[in-house]
Amino acid sequence: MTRGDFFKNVYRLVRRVPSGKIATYGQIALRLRSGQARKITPRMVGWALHANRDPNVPCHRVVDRNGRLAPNFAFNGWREQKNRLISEGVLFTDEMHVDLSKQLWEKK
DNA sequence: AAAGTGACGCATT
DNA sequence: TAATGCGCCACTT
Repeated sequence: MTRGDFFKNVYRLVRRVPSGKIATYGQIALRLRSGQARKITPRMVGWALHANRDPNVPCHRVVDRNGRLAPNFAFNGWREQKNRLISEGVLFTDEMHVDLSKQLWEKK
């Protein structure tokens, strides 16, 4: 139940975030919590994504609850993350913050 | 086996 | 408004 399953679930969910949309760690955590006995915390989601290296998982579309980008995104830092988002048409309200109000991913 | 760590989030100070 | 504290739980050492 633990081990790879947790990561796998996170990845599967993140893979469903469409280009141009943004999801938050808390959002992912809440979704995974359904049906799970254990409380999935946003912290672990971030952790899982940090560990991820699979290019199929659009981890750059996941930010914290304020829309702030991850300070240590992979090798190139948050700059890389920002570049990817911009190329997908994501709007920023600040150097390090995306506009969550209109681009937040909502899957019912 | 125990303690430390972490792409967070919320309450409190 | 900013800073600090604490819970959360899987993983590493």
